[in-house]
Amino acid sequence: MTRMPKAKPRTVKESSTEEKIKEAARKLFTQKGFAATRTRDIADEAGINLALLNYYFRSKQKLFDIIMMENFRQFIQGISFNFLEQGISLDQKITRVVTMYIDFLSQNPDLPLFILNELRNNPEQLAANIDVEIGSTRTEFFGQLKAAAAAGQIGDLNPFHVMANLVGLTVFPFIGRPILQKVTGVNDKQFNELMQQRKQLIPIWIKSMLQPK
Amino acid sequence: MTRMPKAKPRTVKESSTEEKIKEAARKLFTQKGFAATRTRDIADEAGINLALLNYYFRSKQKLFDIIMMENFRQFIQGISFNFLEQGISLDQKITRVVTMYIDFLSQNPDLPLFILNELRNNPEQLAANIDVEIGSTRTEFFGQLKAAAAAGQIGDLNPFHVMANLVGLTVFPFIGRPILQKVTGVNDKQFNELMQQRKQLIPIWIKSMLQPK
DNA sequence: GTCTATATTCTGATAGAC
DNA sequence: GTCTATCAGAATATAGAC
Repeated sequence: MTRMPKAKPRTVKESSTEEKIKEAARKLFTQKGFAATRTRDIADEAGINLALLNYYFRSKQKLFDIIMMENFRQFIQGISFNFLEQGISLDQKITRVVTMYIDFLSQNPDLPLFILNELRNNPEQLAANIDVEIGSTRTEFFGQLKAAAAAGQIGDLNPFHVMANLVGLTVFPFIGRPILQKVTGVNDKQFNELMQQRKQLIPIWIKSMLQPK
Repeated sequence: MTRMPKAKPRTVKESSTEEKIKEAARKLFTQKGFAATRTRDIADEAGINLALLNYYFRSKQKLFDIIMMENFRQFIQGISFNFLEQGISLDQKITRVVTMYIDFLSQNPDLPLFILNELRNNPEQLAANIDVEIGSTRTEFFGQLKAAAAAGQIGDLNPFHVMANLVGLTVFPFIGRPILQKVTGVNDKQFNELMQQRKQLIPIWIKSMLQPK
C-alpha cells in the first residue's frame, strides 16, 4: 500500500512485469488453490524474481484476493449476463447460457473447481460487490419462470431445481471430467465432441423438465 | 514401515489411538484438502500429541494416502454397488442409486469436492485397485443401456451423457450448495427438503432423457 | 505408547546492492 | 525496477525420557 507502483511503465506491446506475475498467479492459484501454491512457483512461472512478487503485490494473500475476485466475477457473469438481457424468451436464454458457458468452460476448465473450493473455505466471499448482480439475476430469472408457470406454459418446478440442473448439467462434466472419462472410456477428442453435443441437448432436457403436466 | 505397531492393543470398546488419529485426519483432510491441513491440527482434533501421528503413520503423506484411498472407495462404491446388482431393471437401478447417493451425500457433504480435487492433482490415483470395480461397472451398466436401446425401449443417448447427467444431477447440488443457496435464496431446511424431492425427480428426468424418439 | 523438546526443512517476506 | 542474500516463522519429522 505504501509503495505500489504508480503506473504501467511500458507500452502495451509486451505485458508488464506486474501483468506477468498476475497471469502466473492466476494459472497456479486456479489449478492448485491457495494453500498448495508456493510464491516461489509463481515467480518461476512468471520468469521473475521472488522479491518482485512482494514488491508489486505486498503479500501472497493480497495477490490471491485479486485473482479470486476476478475469477469469481468471470464465473458469475458468465451465468448472469445472459439472464439479465431483456426481451428474450426463456428458451432462448437457456440456450444462450448453455452455449456460451460450455465454450467458456472449455477455455477455463479449472475455474469451477477453484470457485467451489475457495467458496467453501470462506462463504462470506459471496458478499459485497457480487450481491447486486446475483440479486437482480434471481429477480429476473425467477420472475420469468413464475410468469411462464402462471400462464400454464411450463410446470411449477421449484426454481432451485431449474437452476441446479441447468448449472449442474453444464458444469459438472468439466469438474468430473477425469473420473467420467475413466468410467466411460471416453478419450479427449470424444469428450470435446460430447460437450459440443450438449449445447443442443441440455436445453432440450431442461425444457422437458419444465413441461407442464 | 520399520515400526508400525503390530496390532490393536485395546478391546474394541473405545476407539484406539490409531483410530482416533485416522478419524481426525479424515475430517480435516476431507474438509480442507492435503495442503491446507496441518498435522498439528489433526493431533489437536484427535486429542493426542503430534509425535504420535508420526509414530503411527510415519508421515503426513502416508496418512493422507490412507484417507484418500478409503474416501475414494466409498465414493465409487456408492455408485457402482447398485449398478453391479443382478436381475434388476435399469429403472430400478437408477432409482436406487439416486436415493442411496442423496442419503450418503447428506451425511458426507464434503466428500465429492475432496475427491474431485485430489483427483485433479494426481489423476493416476484412479489406477490400480479401483480399476477392476470401475471396469465391471461400465460393462454392466453400458451393457444394460445398449440392450435396452437395441430393444427400442430407450433412445440411443451416448452412455457418457447418461452417466454425466445421473451423477451431475445428484452430486452437483451438494458441491454447489453455497452458491446455489445464495442465488436461489433457499435456506438450510428448504435445501434438505429439496434434496429429498430430488430422489423422486431425478429418476423421472433421466427416464425422459432416455425416451425413444 | 505417550510425552516434551528439538532438529530440519520449507516458505513467505524483507534488506540492501545495483 | 530488479536482483541476491538472508531472516523469521511455520510446519513436518525425529530423539530421547518416561
